[in-house]
Amino acid sequence: MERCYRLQKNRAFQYVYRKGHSCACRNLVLLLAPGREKKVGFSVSKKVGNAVTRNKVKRRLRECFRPHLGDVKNGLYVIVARPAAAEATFDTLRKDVAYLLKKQQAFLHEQGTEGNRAR
RNA sequence: CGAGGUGAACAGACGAUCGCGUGCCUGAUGGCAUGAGGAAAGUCCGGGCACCACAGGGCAAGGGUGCCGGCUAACGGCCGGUGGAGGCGACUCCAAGGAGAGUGCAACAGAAAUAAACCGCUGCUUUCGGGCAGUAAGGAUGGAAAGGCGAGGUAAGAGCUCACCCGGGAACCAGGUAACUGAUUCCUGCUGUAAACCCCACCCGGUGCAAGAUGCAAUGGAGGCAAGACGGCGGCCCGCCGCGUUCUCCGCAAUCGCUUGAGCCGUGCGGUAACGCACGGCCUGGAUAGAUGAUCGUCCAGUACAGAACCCGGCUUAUGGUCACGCUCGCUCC
RNA sequence: GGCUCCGUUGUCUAGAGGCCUAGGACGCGGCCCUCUCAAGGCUGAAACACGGGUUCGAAUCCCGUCGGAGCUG
Repeated sequence: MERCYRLQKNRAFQYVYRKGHSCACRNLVLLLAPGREKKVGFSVSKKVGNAVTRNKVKRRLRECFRPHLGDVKNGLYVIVARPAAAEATFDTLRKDVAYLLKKQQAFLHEQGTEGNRAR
């Protein structure tokens, strides 16, 4: 995922936490705030595990979100990993991300199935 | 075969597809190269580097280290020895100066804790209850009770005397660079604790890359100070300097710092070793919400602990299986 | 990333080498009182973060782990 799609500043994260609308499942929390640009941030706290585990969860989440990057509408997305995400497999996380995005009605077209889109 | 001891290297490999950071090339799509660790960790030490302070000096405080020699940029690290402790052994561990400079403390128990008379023993005396004197051989306590044992000696005893043993100190001799070891003579019998204060020897300015530098915007805002005050000086003193063109504090983002370094590999030489020297070769992360993931295939089918954030040298802690030993002990067989 | 500090019953704490078999308050359990509850009285359980070392003796002193706070852009 390229740099221009990433949510970077701490102030931007605070904005999403304050203004954003959230929904959650067992492993993840997704916050969405309206914005002109399309940016995604990932937040993995120390409760999830040590540095290796946190990095691994973050990379998997980034890989899970990547196929949906062209499908979703503009806005500021923040995905928070809950402690159970450390134990989850990649397949589980991918399904969770798709479920949460659908729940937030973030998709431009009503397709919801991953993998049949071009970048 | 079992139980140990010491040491060493490795940290899954290769090949596809998509994706990420950096560098180079390209007009561009893109292409090529490269991309976490032995502990990157804890932040326990030592440095480099940067800024601040510093004419210079003295005193004091605080902190650290502590057998000897060597290595190192330096170290509280490493190597080799000495001494002590543990183990049948291979071997391992040790903050290991000074208690004869001084002060403090040693609860409880015990008569008594650095100083001695509770019981006992002996002598004298007695109003027969005891009192006085001598005595550390015996008694129970305690971590520790005034060296141990034997003989002489005595009223009873006692290093009071003697022989042997144990410990300490001094002198001298031999070996060793030294710590120290061994021998002789003389003196002596002194509790422990310095990870209690302390003494001795040596070392230490402070802050830390969020250090700091550059450029852009702004040329700002707030406050102190008209004096024997304020600042440098963040402990004190001497001394020196500055002082109205003065002093202190306060902004956002970017770039640099940012990776070639006490570097790594190989060979040879010196040294018991740590290590050093010479020659040849190599370039090997630099992110800034923070780069290594996903799906497969093959192979010992099984990957533990774990993620750089300025950089090095150590220590400590976490952890997987493997190998070597002309290392040890035990059992069995030939 | 850097720096500083702290770990004692369920909670807040006292302690500063031996008085500690660790004290106090709130809380908890049991009994008494009451028609019942509260209050009150009696009583009980419950802790030195962990591992080594110094010392005759460690919650205390030293070292190392683990955990938790705070400051700093």
